Amino acid sequence: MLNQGLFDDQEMSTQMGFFSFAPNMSMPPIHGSGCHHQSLKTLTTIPSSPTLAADVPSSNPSETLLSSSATSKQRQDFTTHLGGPQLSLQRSSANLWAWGEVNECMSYKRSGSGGDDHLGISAMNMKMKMKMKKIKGRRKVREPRFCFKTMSDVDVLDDGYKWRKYGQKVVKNTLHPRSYYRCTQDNCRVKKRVERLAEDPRMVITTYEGRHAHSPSHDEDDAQAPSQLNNFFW
DNA sequence: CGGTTTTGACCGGCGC
DNA sequence: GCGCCGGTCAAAACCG
Repeated sequence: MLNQGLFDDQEMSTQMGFFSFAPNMSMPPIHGSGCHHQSLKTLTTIPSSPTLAADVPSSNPSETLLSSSATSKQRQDFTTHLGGPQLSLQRSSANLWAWGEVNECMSYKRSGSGGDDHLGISAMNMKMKMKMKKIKGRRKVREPRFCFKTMSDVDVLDDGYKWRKYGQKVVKNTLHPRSYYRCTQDNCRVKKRVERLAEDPRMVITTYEGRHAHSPSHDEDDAQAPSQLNNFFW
C-alpha cells in the first residue's frame, strides 16, 4: 500500500514540509465507511510502500496538489518505502504536490487546467467565496484540509471515523467518479472526497476537510491505533 | 425499520 | 446572458 499525504492547514502549514513519522507511529487517518471496513492493520500488510507527505502552502497554483504538471516520476519521488506495518516518512525537496493556500489553490482557473482540477478545488473555492460573501465582513475560518494518495484496491479505507456518502460526481476529464463523504457524528462537519487518479487508477486520492470535533468511533478495535494520529492531525 | 447509498436535480460562480 | 462545472441536496432504493 502506498500513501502520499498533503496538508493544508491554516495553523500548521507554516511549519510543515513533509512529515516525518516515527517508525512506530500508526498510519495516518485514511478513511472509513460502512461498506469496506478494512483495517489499517490489514492494509499495512499489503506489500507496497506507504508514504505520507505534508506540505507547505505554495504560492504557485500550478503546483497545486494533483496538478498534472507533476509527473508520475516526480510523484514517486515522494514515496517512502517501509517495512511491515510501520510508517516512515521522509522529507523531500521535490514536493510538487504542495497544497496552495486554499484561496490560491482554489482559484486555480478551470479553463486551461483541463483535467488538472482533480480535486474540484476551483469549485470549492466558489462555495467558499459564497460563504464568505454571506458572512459579511467576517473572514470565514478556513477549514483545514489534508490530502494523500493511497495505492489500494478499495476506495474506502478505515480511519476509525464513520462516514456517510452524500454524493458522487463524475468530474470532467477523469475516468473515475469522485465520491463525497461526511462524518456521521452530530455537530461534526468534517468531509472527505475520494477519487481515483486518472493516470493511475491504482491510486486513491483522499481529501479530508475540517477537523473532527470528537474521537474516532471505537466500534472497531482498529480505530484505536489511528486515533492517536488523528489527534495529531486534527 | 433505521441507517446508508444511489443518482438526478439544483445551485451559484466563472468564462466566454 | 448563457452554458459549463463541481459540490450539495434529497427522494428513492437498498441493506442488515
